[in-house]
Amino acid sequence: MATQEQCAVLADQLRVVVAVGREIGRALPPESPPAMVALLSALDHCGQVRMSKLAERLDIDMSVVSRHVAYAADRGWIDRDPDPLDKRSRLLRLTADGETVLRAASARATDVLADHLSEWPDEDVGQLAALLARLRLSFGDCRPRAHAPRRHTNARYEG
Amino acid sequence: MATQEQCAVLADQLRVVVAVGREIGRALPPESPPAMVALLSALDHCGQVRMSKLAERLDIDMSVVSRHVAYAADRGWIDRDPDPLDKRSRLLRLTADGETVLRAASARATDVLADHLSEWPDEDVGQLAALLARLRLSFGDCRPRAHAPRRHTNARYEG
DNA sequence: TATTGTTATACTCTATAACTATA
DNA sequence: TATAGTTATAGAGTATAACAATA
Repeated sequence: MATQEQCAVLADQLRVVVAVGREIGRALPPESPPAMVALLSALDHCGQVRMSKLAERLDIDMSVVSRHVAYAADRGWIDRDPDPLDKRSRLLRLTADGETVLRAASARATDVLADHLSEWPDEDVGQLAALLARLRLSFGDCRPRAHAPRRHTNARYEG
Repeated sequence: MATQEQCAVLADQLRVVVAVGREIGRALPPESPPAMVALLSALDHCGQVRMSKLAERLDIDMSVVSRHVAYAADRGWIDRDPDPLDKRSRLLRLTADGETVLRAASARATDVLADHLSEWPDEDVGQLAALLARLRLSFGDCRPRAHAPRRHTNARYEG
């Protein structure tokens, strides 16, 4: 079992790695920023899903996903077919155009990563990917979360 | 050397792991949101630094760091002593109060992580932390970046 | 009544540009 | 002339709350 100390170190590393994510994000095409790529990628993995499922998978509030999906649908990257079993819901699916956009963005991200990881041995890259996948599963397992009462944040970085 | 395919998979995993970061961020105290904790943590590691160095380490524009630093300094979490060698600059340092705030926030983050990683063997947690540290180094090596001409993004998720 | 999804609004975080002061 | 830092403004991303339509 992981010690408290180890978890503290890991938390620290995770904080620092967001910078890597930002760096990769800067290389993405303007039309498909990080959040959009995450959306399309999730859809690519899911096949056909409803909003609520997608929001759960992305760990983002459905209201946010709703807006992003609308943006993508407007551009023909996502199809929204009516759900025959529930008229409130629509089934989302990545279109061919959406796949093209996703692939282009993924290529950019991959390039940045490959650029910086040129010295890494194969097995280390594979191991990191595997561990991250497991990390994600460890967090995904407990979802859907009990939707605990959310706090109101109030930090304002202003003069 | 890492293959293109491996990098693509890793890029995918990194995208997904930001959700874990968000989840951890939600557990932080309102007074010290994720960006603030990252700032204090960086300062804790650096000792005494100037703004430009801190911004470089966080991989965030100095204008942003400036505002966050002002927020923290207003609350007594950071000292800003004049740099005797350069009157334009000030040397930043975490105060005792800042350390307290950082520790409280870190404890929350650690708890969330420990909660989800209870089943993980020691060595895997350590290995993940080590690989993330190395990933960060692989990206940090190339900084300070040549400050390439930044594009203007233009995606607007609006109706 | 409860749930799915949308919209309005506000807050966090980041970047660009214009500026001040010093080097 | 160049660099360190600040401030003003705007753009991305997310959350809360109020709402519509359906279950």
